[in-house]
Amino acid sequence: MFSENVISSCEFCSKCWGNLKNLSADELKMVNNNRYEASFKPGEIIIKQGSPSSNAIFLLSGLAKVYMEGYSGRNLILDLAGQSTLLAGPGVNVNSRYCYSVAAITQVQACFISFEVFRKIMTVNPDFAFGFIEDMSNKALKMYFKLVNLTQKKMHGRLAEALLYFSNNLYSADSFEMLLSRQELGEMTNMAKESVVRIMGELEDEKIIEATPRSVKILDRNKLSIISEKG
Amino acid sequence: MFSENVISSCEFCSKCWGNLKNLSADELKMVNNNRYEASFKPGEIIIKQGSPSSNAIFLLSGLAKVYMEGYSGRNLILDLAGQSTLLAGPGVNVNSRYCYSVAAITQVQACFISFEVFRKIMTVNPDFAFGFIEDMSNKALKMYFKLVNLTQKKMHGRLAEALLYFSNNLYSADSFEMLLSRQELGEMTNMAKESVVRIMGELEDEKIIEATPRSVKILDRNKLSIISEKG
DNA sequence: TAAATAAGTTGACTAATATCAATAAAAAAT
DNA sequence: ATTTTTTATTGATATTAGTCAACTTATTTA
Repeated sequence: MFSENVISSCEFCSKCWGNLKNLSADELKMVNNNRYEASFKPGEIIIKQGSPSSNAIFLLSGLAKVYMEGYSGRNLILDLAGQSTLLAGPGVNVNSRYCYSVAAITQVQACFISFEVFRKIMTVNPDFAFGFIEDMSNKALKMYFKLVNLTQKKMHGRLAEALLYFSNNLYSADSFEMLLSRQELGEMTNMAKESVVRIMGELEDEKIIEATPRSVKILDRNKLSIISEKG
Repeated sequence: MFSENVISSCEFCSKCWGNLKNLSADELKMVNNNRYEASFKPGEIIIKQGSPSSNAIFLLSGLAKVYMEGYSGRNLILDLAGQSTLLAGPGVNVNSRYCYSVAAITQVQACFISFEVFRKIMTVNPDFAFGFIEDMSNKALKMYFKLVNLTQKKMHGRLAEALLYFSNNLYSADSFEMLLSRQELGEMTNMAKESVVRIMGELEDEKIIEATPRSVKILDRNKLSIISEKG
């Protein structure tokens, strides 16, 4: 069943992408004419790795996981995306294939905008182009550091880092709902789900966190940071 | 001591960056007026991670390693760069800091071009801007796959992949000079130097390669590919 | 609500990989 | 050519992390 659009026009929407502030009224209208919305239930795939990438996708509400499908069915969660995040990946400018998958974690309302439209606007609007370059650069930078983190830190450090990421970047709170399963937490930190369980238990024993399968409370942020940094 | 410029003018130089083909004569002249050359001996640092990034750097000759300095002095070699590779990293568009280091492996002649000039040209020359976006995208894509490779493959797979990378991408030959030490080969594949030695030995025992510390010959490319893919 | 399914937990075991120490070989410096 | 320094190699051992199996607890479905 088709759902109503949640957003009536890009003109009044603040959920999409900061870079749209660089567009003229006409350009914004053009974007608005080339977009459509869709909603996704938890677990549903929004972007499938390897499929043709003709759209830029933004979440208007909800949370999704960005992940790569690796070897023998093993996934690597790269990021959790909410509002204001451009989802498309470098593939759009190389081989027109999405290089990662995106799946809804909560109920998601998403906006699809033809990437061709963005590309057209970039040729005449350098500020918009730079906004895109900056966006790409930020993501690339995060990838560089992720690479070092995942290859050089040990499990405790990686898990501590993930918990701090939730607390600092996603919820801005010491207590938060844990929307990822232990399996997914493992896919995010490159470890087996059993190892996640064990180390969560250790962190609880040491009174650094309080955790249930669906919630986390950080008790000793300081110690957690030290674990995260020492790897 | 200052060295003579090896290249008299960008106009006739094919060693720098494919994307310069999108520049007008005037733009190329501007680039030429804002560049300088320097030469480096093996081991010398060309770019230092964390330092201010005001230049795009290209190698006119020689080979360099691009690497991140991680935790407790441990490095991760991201790439080997020769001619025609833009060296600057995503930092130039985010925080004006290089996010990786680059060091000469062989004798290197390098050309430094103010990134500000590139940025200026991008505002008026969309083809050049797209060339840059494409370059960034290609590199980002490689990083995505590197992330999966390094996290999901086991040592044999990672080392086999590195050897194939040398053979296919760097030398286009079955036999080649190994310019990296065992230590560096480990930094490239995220393993201890001792493990590199051991697995090289195994690959020799199985008649898949022939190796000395300074040379490699691939005997059974097929088997090596299988090892590389099965991880 | 009961049954079925999925997710979380635990312990025992195995595999992968790093570390350390000793030595050998190669390369660089004198 | 000899010494010094760096790099490579090897074996023994320790650490880290994954796998498997059993079981418990949630969650979903009928």
